Amino acid sequence: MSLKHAILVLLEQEPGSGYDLAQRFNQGIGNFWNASHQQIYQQLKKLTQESLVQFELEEQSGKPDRKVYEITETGLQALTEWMREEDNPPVVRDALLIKVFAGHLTDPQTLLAEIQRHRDLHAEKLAAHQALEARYNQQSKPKQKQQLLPYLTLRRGIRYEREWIEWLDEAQQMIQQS
Amino acid sequence: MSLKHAILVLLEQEPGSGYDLAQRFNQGIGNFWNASHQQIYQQLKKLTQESLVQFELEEQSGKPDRKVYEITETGLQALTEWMREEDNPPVVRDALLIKVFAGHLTDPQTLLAEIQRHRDLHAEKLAAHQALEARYNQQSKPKQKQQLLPYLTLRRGIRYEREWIEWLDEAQQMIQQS
DNA sequence: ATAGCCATGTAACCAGTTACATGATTGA
DNA sequence: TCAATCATGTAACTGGTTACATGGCTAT
Repeated sequence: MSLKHAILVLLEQEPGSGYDLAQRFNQGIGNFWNASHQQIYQQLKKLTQESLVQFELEEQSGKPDRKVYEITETGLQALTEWMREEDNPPVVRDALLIKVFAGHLTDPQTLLAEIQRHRDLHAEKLAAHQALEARYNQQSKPKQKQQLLPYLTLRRGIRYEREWIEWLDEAQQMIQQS
Repeated sequence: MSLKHAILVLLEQEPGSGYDLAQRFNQGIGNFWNASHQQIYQQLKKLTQESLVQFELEEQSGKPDRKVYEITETGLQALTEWMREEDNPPVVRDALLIKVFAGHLTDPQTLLAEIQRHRDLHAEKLAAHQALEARYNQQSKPKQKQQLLPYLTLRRGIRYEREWIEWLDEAQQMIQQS
C-alpha cells in the first residue's frame, strides 16, 4: 500500500512527471523504495482519480507532452495522516539465502561464484551511496536540520550494503575452509 | 518464483505436511523466507500437479487427516538445476524509511515513537536468533560441515537485526539532537 | 467459557513484473 | 547506423495478502 505514499512524498518534495519520478526512484530513493515506470503511471492515474494529485500538461514539440504532477491539499492531508500510522518491517524473502541454506545440493564453486557475484553487486551500490554521502558532507559541515532526515536514510543504505559485504566475506571464508 | 524452491528445500530436508511447513517458516527459516499457510497449501497443490512433490494421507481420528508431502526425483532434479541459476538481491521497499525521509511532515515524537517500536521488534527477533545460535554452539564446538550452511543463514539474520538496531539508535540520537 | 493448537482449504483482491507498443531527438 | 534518452501508456500474468470457512481437542 505504500507506493502511493512514496509517490506523494516525492511530489510533496518537488512536482514532476511520471518519468521524473521513475528517475528519482533509481537514485537515492531507490535505496528504500522502487517502482517501474509502468507501475508509476498506473498509480498516478489512480491518485488523480482520488484527487490526491493533479497535473498540468506541458506541451513539447517532437517529444510527447509531459504531465507535470503535484500533490493537492487533500493529498497532503492523506499523507500526514499516513505518517501517524504504524508499519511493520517488511518480511524478508531472499533467494540467495535459500541457496546457501541448501548449499549441499550443489558444488562449493557454484555457491561461491554466486556469493562473489552478490558481493560485487553490493559493493557497487555501496560505492554509489558513498559518493552521495560525500556530496552531503561537503555541502554542509555541521549537519543542517533540513537535510538530516534524507541523510539518515542514506546512512541506512550504506550500513545495509556494508553489512551484506561483511557477511558475504564471512560466508565465503567459512565455506572455503570447510 | 522462489516460494516453490523454498518448499522443495524444506521437503528435501525432511518430509512434512503443509501445516508443518508453515511452522518451519515461522522459525529459523522465517529469517530468509516467509509464507502464510494459504500460500503454502496452494503451492503444494501446484507442485503436486507438476509431480515435483507427492503426498501420503495420514489418517487421524478427531483431527483432520494430514497430507504428508515429500519431494520426488523430478523435484530434486528441478531443485538442483535451480541452484545453478542466478538470483539478484531483492529490491528493498521499506515504509519506515519513507517516513523518516519525509519526517518533516509530522512531529518528532511520532517519528521517534515509530523508531522505538521498530527497535523493539528487531530486538525481539535478534534475541530469538541468538537463542538458536546458542543451541548451535553447544551442540558442536568445532563447527561441523553439515551444520555450517544453515548456521551461516542464521548468522546473517543476527547481523541483519543487529545492524537495524544500530541504525535505529543512530537515527534516534540524531533526531533528538536536532 | 475462552483461547490456542491442530489441520485443511477457497475466493477475492491488491501489488508488482513482464511483455508489448509508439516515436522523435541526440550523440558515438 | 545503432544505442540511449525522453515520454507516454495498456494488457496479461504472477505472487502475496486478507477475508472467510470448518471443527474437534486441550489447557487455563
